[in-house]
Amino acid sequence: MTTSLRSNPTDLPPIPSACLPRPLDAVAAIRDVANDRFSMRSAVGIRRYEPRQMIFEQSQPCRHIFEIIEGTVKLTIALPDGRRQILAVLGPGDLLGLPLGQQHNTSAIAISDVRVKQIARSVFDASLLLQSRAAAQLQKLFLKMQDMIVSLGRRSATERIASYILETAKSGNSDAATPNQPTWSFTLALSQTDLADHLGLTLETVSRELTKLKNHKIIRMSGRNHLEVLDPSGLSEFADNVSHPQTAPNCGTTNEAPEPVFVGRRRRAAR
Amino acid sequence: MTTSLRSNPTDLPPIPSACLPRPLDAVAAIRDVANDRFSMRSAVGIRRYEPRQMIFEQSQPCRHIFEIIEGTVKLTIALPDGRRQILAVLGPGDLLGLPLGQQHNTSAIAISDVRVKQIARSVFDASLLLQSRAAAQLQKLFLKMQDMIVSLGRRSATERIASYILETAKSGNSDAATPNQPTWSFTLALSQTDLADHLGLTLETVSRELTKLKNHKIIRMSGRNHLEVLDPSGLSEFADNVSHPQTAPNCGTTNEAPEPVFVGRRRRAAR
DNA sequence: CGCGATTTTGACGGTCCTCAACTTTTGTGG
DNA sequence: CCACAAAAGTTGAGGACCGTCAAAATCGCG
Repeated sequence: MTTSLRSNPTDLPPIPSACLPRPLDAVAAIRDVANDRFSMRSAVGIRRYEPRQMIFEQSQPCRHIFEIIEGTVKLTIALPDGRRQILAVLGPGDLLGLPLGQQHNTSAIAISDVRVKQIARSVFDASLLLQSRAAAQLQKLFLKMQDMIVSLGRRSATERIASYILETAKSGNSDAATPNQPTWSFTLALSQTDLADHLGLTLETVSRELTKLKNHKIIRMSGRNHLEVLDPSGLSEFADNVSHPQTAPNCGTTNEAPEPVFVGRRRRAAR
Repeated sequence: MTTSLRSNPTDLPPIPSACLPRPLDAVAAIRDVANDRFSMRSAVGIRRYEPRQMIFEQSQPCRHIFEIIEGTVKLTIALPDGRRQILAVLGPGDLLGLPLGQQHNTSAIAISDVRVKQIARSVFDASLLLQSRAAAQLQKLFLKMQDMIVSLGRRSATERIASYILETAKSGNSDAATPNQPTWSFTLALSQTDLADHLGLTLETVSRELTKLKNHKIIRMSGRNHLEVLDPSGLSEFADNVSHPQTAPNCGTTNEAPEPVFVGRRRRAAR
């Protein structure tokens, strides 16, 4: 969903640098833009993390911002009793630890070997360029989280698994999707345990759902987490009704609805 | 859903909108700031909606931005088969219809009688002031959506209902929380049906959970949707482990974790 | 090869959904 | 103001889905 992958994050729609609750000072902003290249070189360091290492932790003050250079990172929130939810999975180019409040509102944990650029908060605060990228990232995540809410709130385990695979396959992580052989092949970033924490399921359910897809000859798995989609159309049947904004039916055919329109009652879900 | 007929779409000044992402232009921005007050007066109109009326619809092009002056609006996403999810409930001062993509990614529907200020997209795009407010709103929603994801993914029906009531009561909507009489009293913005769509439940489950709380003398309800919290501490026991960032335990006690720290395994949820 | 981490599989049960009928509240028109 | 209809909420019975517990199997890595 929201598949339009823009290579350059800065060309996303306007929501501007005012990503931070700070007084708007356009003149200072211009100066900062000029300094950006310099500042970014000065107060920046590279850090490495191994799988399972924590980059920052929920409710710590956020003193640094990170840019992922290489590897994959998960953002998680943990409830006191140990239940966990993975909010997002980020990769190269993504920014980590955006200062939305005083403290980090999630933990960030390395999934693979990770290299990040560590940027001091002060540098970030002074850089319009970085803040613009942060705003873009925020938007991207925002849209993903919207879809996630719908999934978690309204879709079955089967649908969640299937559409996760579908999206992962489509989002360019797939190795080779040759036109005449429509089988995607890629490596899952998440273990099944993490997948469960991402999709709001248990690891047992994830395993069973994957097995089901294997038995239906929809997917094939080899190695630890290599996955091959044998039957994309079958897969989207399991994923069922994903509403892609771009693919949505009546794009731009109707008006802004200046006229008040009554909305029908909710039909009940039919699983 | 998309069936609604519109009588006369003529009374609305159709504003050709530059719906395209623009590069950040600080100089133009300064000029725009100067013009803000003027522009906001020129291309702005007031609109009214009754309960259940749609303000804009999922996958329509977003040509206007709205500011709620009075009333309550829900943002919803509907799956093709009729399942619905309410993503957010907005009130006075909130902005509606932020252009995150080319099209609206949710529908906006009036819950109560609503008055909104309608702002042309072109005006919005030219106004740094508005965009700054939009960014702030985006952040607020972002944090709420994070909590929502955790709730939907990892918490039981009881917990969701209880913490919804708790948060609504705390968030100032409560009429009178006198210090010596710690009973909150307020009016639910959402019907039970909407509550279900917000919390990822069915209306029957919502009803049963509320009844349960009534039987436990935790809450009392009168009228259609007037709610009184009789036993706040009992309520938070049902809500269980809500981790409020502000109330979180180790605030700033630990470091940014430049030192790699291994994360323990997930403990299984204990309901 | 052996050990820990991860996944698989089975049995069982609880939570919550489904279906359905009924009750209460709200709104409308005579 | 009452009657009636529509909307909203309540309650019960039953069962599906998915979580829980437990144990075996497999993978990966030294």
